[in-house]
Amino acid sequence: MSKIMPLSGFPEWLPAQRIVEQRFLERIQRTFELYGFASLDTRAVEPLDQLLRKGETSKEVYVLRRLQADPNDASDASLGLHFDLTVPFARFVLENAGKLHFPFRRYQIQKVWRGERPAAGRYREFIQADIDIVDRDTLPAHYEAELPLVIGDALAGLPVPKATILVNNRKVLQGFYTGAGIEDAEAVMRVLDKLDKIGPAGVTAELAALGVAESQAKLCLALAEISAHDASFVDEVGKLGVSDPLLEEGLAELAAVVEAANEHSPGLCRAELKIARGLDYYTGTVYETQLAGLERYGSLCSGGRYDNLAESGNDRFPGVGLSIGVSRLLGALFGENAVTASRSVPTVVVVAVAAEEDRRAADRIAATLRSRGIATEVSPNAAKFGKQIRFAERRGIPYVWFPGQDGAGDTVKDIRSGDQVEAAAGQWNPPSSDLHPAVEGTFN
RNA sequence: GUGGUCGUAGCUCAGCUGGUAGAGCACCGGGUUGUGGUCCCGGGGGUCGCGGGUUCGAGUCCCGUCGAUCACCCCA
Repeated sequence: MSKIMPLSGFPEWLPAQRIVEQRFLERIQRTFELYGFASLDTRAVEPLDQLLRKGETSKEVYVLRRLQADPNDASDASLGLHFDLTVPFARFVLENAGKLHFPFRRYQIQKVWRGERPAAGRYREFIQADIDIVDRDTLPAHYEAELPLVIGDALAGLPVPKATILVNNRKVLQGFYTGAGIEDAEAVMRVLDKLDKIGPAGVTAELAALGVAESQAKLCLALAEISAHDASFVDEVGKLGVSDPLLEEGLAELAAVVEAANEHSPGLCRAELKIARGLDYYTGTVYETQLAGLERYGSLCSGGRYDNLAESGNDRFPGVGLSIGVSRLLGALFGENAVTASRSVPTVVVVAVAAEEDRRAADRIAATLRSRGIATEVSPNAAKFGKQIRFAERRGIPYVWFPGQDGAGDTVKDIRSGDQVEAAAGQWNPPSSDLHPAVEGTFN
């Protein structure tokens, strides 16, 4: 038996934090459903070859194996825990294509696992809240503009700082590099993505190390520095004098995303031509999200368009998805002390017990309150009333109910204000703001 | 996975060049025959992350390990 220790990368929250998490999940789910996304919950494991088939490096995947498995029997050595929700979804779509209606929009809020080295905001087990839209054969580009709006609404409904979704398009990058005569687009993207960290000089140096000519490096840097809240970036790219059909296509798609966002939520999206992030199955629009003041925790919501993830034989299901890193978001907020719950339990009322022989009467009062939707618990003991009040206070429970003695009526005390009024369990109602713990952001 | 920093009570930390653990807050009890948050008095709690080594003696030095954190890598 080893000592009880936290496990690196496997976060667990305290009761008050869990209340915040639950509230976030409810709100996010409600927003997703407002946009008509259907809920899906897929199994935790996928065949390893499914998980790895799009070039995901194997070291990130946790493998599932029976303890008693015969080392020579490889039958279930080929299962791995999913590292995101998009790959399992793609598999699900292929498996159930005949029973689904397309375009199909679904949300999925589940844990995922990655065998990476943990750090601030980076876990091995964490919750993602994912939305995706897939269609058969072709997927209209307008969905790439819609998804960030859903996420924008979801985040706006949470007590979090203002979100900015940074958008780029793989076609823009790929086309631009091709037009500029660059071979290894992948490597160049990775370098340019680090522009904020290592600066223009650092980027130039790293590009030179990759064997990119100085004139090409200049072009790449110029492209990466372009950033705009509207479609003006199209002209700016044009001034660089690189032409390529894929580039033009990407610019048009990106402009559409930014303009749609501007109409719905001005300032939500920003074209940022340096970002290249996301898993390597993205083929079009890519998204990354920053929350004001929480930039150091990395992207809190990412995604993109994938044309080739779900395909089998002649069937092809291009899709686009975005995923909120709920655990990372919570970890960042908790780390900054930027969000709190008003209490650590759902309880609204504690019914005081004057003496143990009065407990059954207290239980009846509690039952009446509960039947009316008011979360209630009965005091654990018949200690002095001061102690019972303190029991409630410690947990942030707002009300203590005092059963009337010797035929007198019951009273209920708001222990925050000290106000105590006569009340009947069959009629009393707390203000609706007290019915559930309040979750509030405390950032500026 | 590579490298750096850190790890003392529930929390924030002190502990000088090695000599047998401390403060504040929190918690518990009493003052208050029972309605809290102020005040006063008292109390419990640490194998100094864990394991090994050096030493007469280690929280303090060395190695390993686990955990936290930063940079790289990658990403939610």
